[in-house]
Amino acid sequence: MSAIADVARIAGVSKSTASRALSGRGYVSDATRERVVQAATDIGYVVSSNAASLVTGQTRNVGVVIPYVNRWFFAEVLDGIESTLIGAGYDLTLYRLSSDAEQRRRIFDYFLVRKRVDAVIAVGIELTAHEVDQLRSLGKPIVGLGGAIDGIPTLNIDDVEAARLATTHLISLGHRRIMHLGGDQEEQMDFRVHAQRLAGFRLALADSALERFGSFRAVPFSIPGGYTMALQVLADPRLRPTAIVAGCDEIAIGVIIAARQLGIQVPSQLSIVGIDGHDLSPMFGLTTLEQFPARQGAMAANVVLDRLSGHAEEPIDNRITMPVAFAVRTSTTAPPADDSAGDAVAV
Amino acid sequence: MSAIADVARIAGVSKSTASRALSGRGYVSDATRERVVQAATDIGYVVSSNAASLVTGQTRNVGVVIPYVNRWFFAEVLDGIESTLIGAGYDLTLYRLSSDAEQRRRIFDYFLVRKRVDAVIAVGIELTAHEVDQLRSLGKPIVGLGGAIDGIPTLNIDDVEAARLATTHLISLGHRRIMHLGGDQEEQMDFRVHAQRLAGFRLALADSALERFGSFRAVPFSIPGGYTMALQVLADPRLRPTAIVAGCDEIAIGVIIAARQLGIQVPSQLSIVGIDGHDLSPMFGLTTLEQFPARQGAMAANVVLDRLSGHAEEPIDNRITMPVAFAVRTSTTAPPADDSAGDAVAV
DNA sequence: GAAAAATATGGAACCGGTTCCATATCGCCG
DNA sequence: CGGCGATATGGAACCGGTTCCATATTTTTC
Repeated sequence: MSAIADVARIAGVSKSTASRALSGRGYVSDATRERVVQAATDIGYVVSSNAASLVTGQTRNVGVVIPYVNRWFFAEVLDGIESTLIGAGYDLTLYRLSSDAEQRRRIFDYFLVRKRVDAVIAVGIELTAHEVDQLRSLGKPIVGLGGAIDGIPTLNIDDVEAARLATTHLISLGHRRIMHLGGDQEEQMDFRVHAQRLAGFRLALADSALERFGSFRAVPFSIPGGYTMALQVLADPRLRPTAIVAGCDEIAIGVIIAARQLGIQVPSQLSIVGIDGHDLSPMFGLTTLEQFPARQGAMAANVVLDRLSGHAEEPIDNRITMPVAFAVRTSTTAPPADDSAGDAVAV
Repeated sequence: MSAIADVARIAGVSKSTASRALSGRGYVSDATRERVVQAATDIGYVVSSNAASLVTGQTRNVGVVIPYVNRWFFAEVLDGIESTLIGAGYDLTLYRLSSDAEQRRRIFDYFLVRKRVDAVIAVGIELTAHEVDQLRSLGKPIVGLGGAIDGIPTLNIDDVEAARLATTHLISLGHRRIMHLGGDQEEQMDFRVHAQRLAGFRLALADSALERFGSFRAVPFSIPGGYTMALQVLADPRLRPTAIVAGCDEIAIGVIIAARQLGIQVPSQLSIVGIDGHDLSPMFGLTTLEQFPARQGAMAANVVLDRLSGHAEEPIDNRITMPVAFAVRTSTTAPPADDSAGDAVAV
């Protein structure tokens, strides 16, 4: 409807002056600017971002590709990204990438490249070299979150170390028969989170020469996943460990619920440690290694914004390791005195 | 870089013919189309959606305003919307609307109106008349989800009826001392979900002339919210009801966890019914009135797409009531035989 | 006080497509 | 076989801004 030409006419200036007055770049006298702004307000003028983007080549829009929006970690990350972007005047276009390869290709070829976004944040998605090249050749900053991607800056926690720390905590309390309920290797995300946490678990055991006391069960990365497996594992005295390292807090919470149901005291009869710092963890007194996904999202957004503002020159390949915090609550303590470190399934 | 002009040159045709060949509208001979498409593929041409939008006035982008992304209901809705839009070739731009009035105004004035979106889906947000007018005057379809907004199509479940049904279920099982743990009226969303569910609860009691046996406590709409309050309420024999109607499944789950902790048998000593159909509800055997937020999101997206394709003429003001389903599980049964319907705090 | 620099403004080109209009060719009908 | 409608294509205008360049005015500098 109303174009900048209308504003210019009403204010009695040229299009170019009106543009300068409204966008704030270039010389405009105060008096003129005032008249233009007034005219714009009067007729309810808003710039067409399409027209602006067409000539500037910038959309002030960041694409976020993410595998889930309805899982705690990803929802938190998304929240953090959104807040940061909106604060900087950027829009966020959401692409929930399913595992369908065809759909994934379409999103890349058809949506992302379409000059609709200035940059891309890939959350929990391992981009292929081709995908990275595609974006890079368009000069669009890319940042990965949740794991390493070759050739682009990525942020993530050290999952191996996290699991190692959690496990070491139990070992230092005196536990030996420790079980890891972690994610199924088959079902894991692009980034090898499940594998890495399992590796950290094994590493800790190896450090204390306790490999033969450790065991591992694969479960879905959810509360019901932990719950269901725990009902089986805890009910069987031969299988029952004195402590469990959960692959994530959801699993840990499921275990706690199952333990309570089975009448097993936590932590006196069973210690449980989680990884993540889920919202529900404090309520269950869960000792856990907290990461802060919302902050990670905000940080990823900030890295992207830095790149976009041209401040940071792209150092091709840098990894930022995000901090974690160990929250010791009431789900872990020393093992029962009568524990005799019986036979356990070897890892 | 490579514009349609390049494609045209390589294919040996004019810009206009190239445009017709690629966009599929207007006459182009098969042979020519083939050459153009080949040329486009060769040089990796993708249309500039900005340029296209500028002239067509369509962005193939839908804005979603939503108060949270990290809460179950909203995350599910978002998921449903996203799947549907991407399937139809539309982008989704996410605006997480905080309660900050200033930020909200900015998002409307600055982002949404900026000709960046073809339509808006407002989830759990009550748009003001001014906001509706703004969008409407731009000819952009708007659809609300989660409650009624004057003048635009909205989808939502009948929250009064949902709570009434849940409560009636308990009454028909023989319960009289029924407590409602619902959302705080002060803290509720724009749509009066909390108030409506409370109203439905009272309606059911009134239907059976049981008002004086009912009671109400306000809690945060979360698992810890239900848990914390339940610990207080259930511990006090004078307060303890024989059944609880939770304002949402999260609260109900919190109550179940608290009850187990206090050694109160569910359902034999305490029946609990929820509203929502949360992912975790089956695991807790929670009887609940299920709604299906992902489907609601998909439906909202479809309504918007219909409007955009021009099929459905805008009938100004229609409300679509979404279906719910009563999932009876193991958290509800008849009250203990010895219940003497003691004095309860009146509603 | 003249030259240089900074400020202010307008005109026109341009971003990369789509679409209207004009022109040309072709097939088919009476 | 003249004429009409369908098909095919090119030229040019246009969408709504931004920005380069030229010109004019003011301010600063020596």
